[in-house]
Amino acid sequence: MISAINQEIEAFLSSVKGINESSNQMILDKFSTSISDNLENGHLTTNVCMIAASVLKLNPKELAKDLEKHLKGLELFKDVEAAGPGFINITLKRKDFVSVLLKIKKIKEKFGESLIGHNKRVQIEFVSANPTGPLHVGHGRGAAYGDALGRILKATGNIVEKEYYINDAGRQIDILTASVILKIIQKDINNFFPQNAYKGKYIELIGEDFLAKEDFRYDNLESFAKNMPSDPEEEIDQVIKNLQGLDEKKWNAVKSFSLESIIKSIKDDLKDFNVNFDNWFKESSLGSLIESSSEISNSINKLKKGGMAYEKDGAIWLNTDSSGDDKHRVLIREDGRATYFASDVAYHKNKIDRGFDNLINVWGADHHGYIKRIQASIEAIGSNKERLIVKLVQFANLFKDGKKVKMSTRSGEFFTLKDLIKEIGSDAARFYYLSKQSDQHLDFDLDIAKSDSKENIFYYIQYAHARIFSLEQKFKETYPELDTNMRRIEDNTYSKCDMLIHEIAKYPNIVNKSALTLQPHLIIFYLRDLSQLFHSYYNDNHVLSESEENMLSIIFCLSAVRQTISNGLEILGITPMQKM
RNA sequence: GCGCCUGUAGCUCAGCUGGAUAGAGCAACUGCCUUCUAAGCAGUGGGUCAGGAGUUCGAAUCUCUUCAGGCGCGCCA
Repeated sequence: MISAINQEIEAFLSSVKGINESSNQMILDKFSTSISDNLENGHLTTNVCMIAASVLKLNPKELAKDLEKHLKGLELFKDVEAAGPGFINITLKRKDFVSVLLKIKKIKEKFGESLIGHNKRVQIEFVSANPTGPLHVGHGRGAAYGDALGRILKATGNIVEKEYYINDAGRQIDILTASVILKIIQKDINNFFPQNAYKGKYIELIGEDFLAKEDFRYDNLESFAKNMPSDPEEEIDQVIKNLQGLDEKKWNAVKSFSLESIIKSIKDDLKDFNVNFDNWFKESSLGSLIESSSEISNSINKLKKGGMAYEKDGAIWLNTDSSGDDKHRVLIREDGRATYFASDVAYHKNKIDRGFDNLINVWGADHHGYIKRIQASIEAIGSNKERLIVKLVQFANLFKDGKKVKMSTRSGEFFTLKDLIKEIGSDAARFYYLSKQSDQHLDFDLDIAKSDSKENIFYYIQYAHARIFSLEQKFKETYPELDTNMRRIEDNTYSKCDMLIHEIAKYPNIVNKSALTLQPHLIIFYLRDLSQLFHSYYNDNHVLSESEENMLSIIFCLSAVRQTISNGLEILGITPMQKM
């Protein structure tokens, strides 16, 4: 319907005097015809006259009068009215207005889906937490956001691949390995434990699991902790070196065991959180600098060949000018080891080579200084930095009993994602993570998430869904022989549901907007508004005591409302409740 | 110092590719359960959209600036 109206508007515009091709195009690009906010403004609204007036320096109200006349003459609509500062409000014929109900009845869970993505291949990389410990609540936000984004983009016609990048190479993993070993041998070394080692309880548990599997013993540990450097960084490096020297085979065994154990726990946590990845990409698969044909060597060679990487002060640097980064960045250190950045450059080259149209990286907000150098690396390997979209997810503060929950990674004591799921459930957790724009700080209040008041929007929406579901069940039990229909709504002898119909018609636009702006929270606020309209209706109308004909139509409409709420929750990865 | 995010009702937040009277919930106060789920509904009060300037027919929305808060600025990852 909207596209038909826009065609008429286009025809109208060409008849406006003083218009030329460029101004015409400018207007067409900027105006919109949409479902009106409010039924008082008709079913559909367009702002084209105000846009045209500003481009053409005309009076918007007069233009609106002309367009009103034009549209009225078509007899396509029940009513057309110029209103306010120059809006055109259109009231549809009854049949057109209620047609959304038929559509939902027909396509069910596909209502809201679209093709605006044009089959673009989009890769979303998210979470990608270092496998050195359990996921905490900060990771949870990235997980909920990335996964919801994936679902939304998929529903809007993109081909989506979700990926987790596992940083399984480098120093962090060595520290992890050392931490586990030190816990295993703690009795023999007088409980020596460096400040910078990982401290959580999970470290001990991994050690115990390893011992259950195979024997572990070193000889001559008496002097192990003697003469350690006082600098914490140097100390942990020394510990790693010593342990590797004691028995390299054992070191490697503990290393791979610890890694696998943590990766498994991360996968389990994410699975419990209803987050699924299509691909788990290991940093180690990029190879090392020693192998001349590894991906990491190849990408650095390519950069050198292109003149974007160069040697200075004994290190290899990347020229990052193309993205306006503050300074050039080191790829290979003076001592010959690759930086984390070098791996990341190779990883992004790998992604580009896989042929995605767009890459979306979901990163913690603390990584924002990193964006420009990665963009520069993408340009440097000969691609276009616009292909990479980085979405920063700001921190989430957790509040419990009215107080902020302290997060301390250092001590190993933090609120994990697992704890959160245990506390409020996966669905509620996802919901609250998504309830605010991702690039803004989130105060996550556990007390509200568990409360049974209207303040708890999660249950408010679920309650609407459950109430309709229960109504449908009661109706089926009481009148098993009857089929619902929309006769009374279509002939306008029952119009109390109109607000609901008008609201659900907005849903596909909400999903599209959410996909275009990468903002899942729009769907949450929409669902709240829809639920509010439903609860209000439900309170004023006792459905099952209506006349049979009315009831058939009401249930028909409410089923569409339930379907819409269900679709909105599902697209966010949340399971709708059938009873509460 | 530089960069990014933020500042809207007492509190938590929507609204931001400029558009109709700035919206919800909580908190405060009033009502509504012998009927389909009261985890609900209806109502009242509450605003210098941080301050200032600019662009515009029109600014919470765009630009500049001041103030306030958060985060980041390694040959760490």
